[in-house]
Amino acid sequence: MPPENAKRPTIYDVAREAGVATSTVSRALSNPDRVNARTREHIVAVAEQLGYSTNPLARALPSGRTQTLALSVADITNPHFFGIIRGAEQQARAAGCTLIIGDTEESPELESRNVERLGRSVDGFVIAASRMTDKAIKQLAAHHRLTLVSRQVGGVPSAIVDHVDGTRQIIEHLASLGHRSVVYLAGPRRSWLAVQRWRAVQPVARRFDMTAARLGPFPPAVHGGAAAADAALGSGATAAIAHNDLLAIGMLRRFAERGVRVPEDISVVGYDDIFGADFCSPPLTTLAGPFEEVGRVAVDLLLSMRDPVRNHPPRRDVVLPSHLAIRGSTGQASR
Amino acid sequence: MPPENAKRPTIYDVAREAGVATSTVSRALSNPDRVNARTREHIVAVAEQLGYSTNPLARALPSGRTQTLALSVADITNPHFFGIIRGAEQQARAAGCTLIIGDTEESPELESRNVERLGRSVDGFVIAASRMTDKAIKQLAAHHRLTLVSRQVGGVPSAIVDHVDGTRQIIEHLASLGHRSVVYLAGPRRSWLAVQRWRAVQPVARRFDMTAARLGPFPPAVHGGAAAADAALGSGATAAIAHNDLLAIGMLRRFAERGVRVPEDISVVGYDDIFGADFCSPPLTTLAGPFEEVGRVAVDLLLSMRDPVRNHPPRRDVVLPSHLAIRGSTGQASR
DNA sequence: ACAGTTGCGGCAAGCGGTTGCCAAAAGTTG
DNA sequence: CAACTTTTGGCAACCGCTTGCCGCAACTGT
Repeated sequence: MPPENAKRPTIYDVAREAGVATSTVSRALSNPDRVNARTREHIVAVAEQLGYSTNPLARALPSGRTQTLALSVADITNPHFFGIIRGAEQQARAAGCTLIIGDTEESPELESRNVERLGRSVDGFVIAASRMTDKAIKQLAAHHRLTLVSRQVGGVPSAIVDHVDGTRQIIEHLASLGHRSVVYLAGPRRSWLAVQRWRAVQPVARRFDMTAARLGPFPPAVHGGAAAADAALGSGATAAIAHNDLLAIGMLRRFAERGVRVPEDISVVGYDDIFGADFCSPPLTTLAGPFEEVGRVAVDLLLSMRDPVRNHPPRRDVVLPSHLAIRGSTGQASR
Repeated sequence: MPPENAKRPTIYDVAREAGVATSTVSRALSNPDRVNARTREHIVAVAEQLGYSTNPLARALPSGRTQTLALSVADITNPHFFGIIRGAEQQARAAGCTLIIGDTEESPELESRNVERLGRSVDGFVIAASRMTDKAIKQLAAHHRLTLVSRQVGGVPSAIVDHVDGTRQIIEHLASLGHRSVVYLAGPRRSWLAVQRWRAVQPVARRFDMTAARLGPFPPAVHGGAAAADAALGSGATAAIAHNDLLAIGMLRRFAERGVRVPEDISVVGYDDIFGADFCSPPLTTLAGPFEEVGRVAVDLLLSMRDPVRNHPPRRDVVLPSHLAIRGSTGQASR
């Protein structure tokens, strides 16, 4: 018989056995200061002896606290999210919470539907790389506890890696290698990062007297790299900045196929420093960031919304530093 | 105000508005055949108009069904599990369930504790690459709905990729390239797969008149590759079979560092065909399998335990075919 | 037309906790 | 030692939904 057989003891059993009221048991277990130390110890002992453990569902119903957090990512197959997931999982566990992970497959509809569906069963949401509009996010945030990863929307707490400064680092790096023309291979139209990055590229490029062009959007996955690579080549630029490492790696493969040498013929840079970026060939120069930390911070932010700490105003819009991991895919400008 | 403001309508509101009893509303929504079509439609209409949605917690408490499944993986940072996670997530969603993912960090204790903790809030568990002992698994399975991935334990439904046949494919491939000595770099002692694979290596190697040695265990991660590579080299074998791709990739890196040419000096094979295996250098020959499908099947098995379908005895111990992805890391035997 | 089914809706008792309110007990104070 | 404040434990009303059981009304068959 796979399913439960013996009825698990309830708070009633413990109360009876300990000779106290259920309310006292409840308090002894979840609000220790509310009950005399002696009584509490007795109750705890009885509970242990009976093998009692509180039923989270039953607890959640009247209290509203589920000790569960939800994390939704735009594409669970993108290794980039690994770090974020891991960090979030760690922090959630440290806070005694369970983490639910949802893949929203780049769809804003799935994203909001997911929130609606889970709204009543979790204490809050972390949405990573949301594809929703600012307006939709604000609206959701009005009804649910919500923090963002890799996205900033006025009023909603968020954790991101500094991609503006990161983009500066990329351009400076390319400039220092003599590049005068760069092309940005854009990610999904709905990606906030895609927009921000391109915005960051322009002024810095101008400052270094570089021409910058944008192409795309391309699917931010390895398979999007072929088209991106061809487009980059067609643009005549000597350096290509891909929306993310997946796309960059796809481009590297396409270049290899076409006999284009990297970095001799063209330099390639990505974002995220995902698993594999350091052992593809050539190893990819990419913007790295503390993504586990981002995941942790996002969960922290969420928890601090739930448990407003005394005179400890929650930080909002945390920006973590990024740094360029310089590898083999960038080199001196060609012509 | 981030948290909920307006009280969401309950089944009572709907009942009042529709002029029926709450029980009727409940049935209309979750047990449609039990109520007259006309009434049902009316109730559904009222519910919709009121913006009602059922509270999953409240539903779960009396019914015991949470519509939630848990998946625990031994190491969430191993890309191998991506496919499994994805497949499981898909299938769970298709069945209207939510998936909880837990990382058990290679620890059998964390694994069982996780099950205990979530036991009451979940309809069942999929445990991938369990590190628990057979006995512990059986015991857990006696009290919880449980299916296994990449592990077989008598009586517990499971989904695995055929690694025995896969191992045969690997050895045959190496034999056909003239290798006469092979070394197996073992994974964690508690890994069932590690044991099974080595068991599979021996007879096949013997059949091809090859010598086979086992070294290890090594941590099944990239960083474990250095020691594994050195050990493999020390063994004098011309071909190395790594416990998994992570280890294999780590080995490739170490070989590159030491100036050992792959496959000229030594051939390397991995298991899993993870993200990156095809673009490391040289691209890794590895045993590929339908891991998304494995995830889906594991969830299916779980669901069929929950909802015993009429005369449809649940399949148990599903074995999916594997195939060797032959790439650049294997070649003619050296000496 | 009458007894026997069947279909459909309602009643009410849970599911296993939490928590506001209250009273008894214990501790303080002058 | 009386009057007052603080602890501490109990009572009971929920939280929002499910479900076994009951009874009424509408069918069925003869």
